Amino acid sequence: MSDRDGGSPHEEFAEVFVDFVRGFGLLDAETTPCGAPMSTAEAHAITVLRAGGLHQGVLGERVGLGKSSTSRLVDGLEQRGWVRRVPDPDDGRARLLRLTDKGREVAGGVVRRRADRLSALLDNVPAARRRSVIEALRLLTEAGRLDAP
Amino acid sequence: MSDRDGGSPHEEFAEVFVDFVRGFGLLDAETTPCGAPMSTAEAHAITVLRAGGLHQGVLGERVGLGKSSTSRLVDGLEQRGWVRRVPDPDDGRARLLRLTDKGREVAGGVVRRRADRLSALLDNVPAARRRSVIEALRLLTEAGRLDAP
DNA sequence: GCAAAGTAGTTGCACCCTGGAACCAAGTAG
DNA sequence: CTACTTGGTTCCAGGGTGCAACTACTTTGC
Repeated sequence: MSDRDGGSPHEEFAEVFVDFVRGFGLLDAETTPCGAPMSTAEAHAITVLRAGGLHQGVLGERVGLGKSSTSRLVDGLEQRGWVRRVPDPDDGRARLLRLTDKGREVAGGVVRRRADRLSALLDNVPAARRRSVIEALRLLTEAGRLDAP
Repeated sequence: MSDRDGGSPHEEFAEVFVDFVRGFGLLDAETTPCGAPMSTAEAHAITVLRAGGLHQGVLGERVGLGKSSTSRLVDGLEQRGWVRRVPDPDDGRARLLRLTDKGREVAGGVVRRRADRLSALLDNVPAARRRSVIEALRLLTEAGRLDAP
């Protein structure tokens, strides 16, 4: 599965994919989380929390952290007044996480900045091609789901 | 530039883009650098070095590290026998970095694994759409270059 | 009921990676 | 020759992570 001939689409794809990821700075994404002073994990966390109250363990799973790291992550968010730990009425061990108003505002800012950046990116694609670019990304996302479900 | 109406292409693009990045695991890329035991920075470094001898500072720039971190990074690569620091004949201060045979082999493995994964991804895209997906990524890469050149 | 086993979360510890500052060696400008 | 710049290294501090041990609570089984 790994020896492919010269200009195969697969080789071309790998090349352009890597170019894209590097060019867009996805590898050093840590550098610009987006405006407010926070780590990528924190930014990821508050945007996940926008959806609604979650158990801490679930949040950790979504963000890709162990439970100790998640605990400390939430400590930080709580200290900044962005999130509250509410006791779960159904389970005395668990804590439900809820964004405060301020936290919701900060999370909104992160999402908005990201959308702005992506809008600017899309604006640089010729208008006639934009739908096809979106469709291609959708196909790729779908293809990724087939691979590791 | 940030208030867009309902189902605009920009909103759709942001959504599918984020889905793609998350789904493909680009954010937690640290987890699977690719086979051999190394950090993403190290993997990035040895693949960059495949091209040819570089000054340490240039490598750091490419990988996105400061000079102290780069120095330690190269220490590690050297200790594992993947790279040699050769004195630059034209500048007594500088060191040229050259991959050893073993290092070239390791770097090749990283590139090959990545290509394999991307091949698998592309294989999951309907054959008729593959060229258009590649073209779309090319357009996006180009669009990114226009933004931050 | 009640003890045993499992689960949610916290804390202590060690480790890795990073940047900034101080430093050394070598090139460059006057 | 002296001052300044530049490539790298080392020292130090800080952030982020996981693992293991621990607490508090819930669930299971007898």
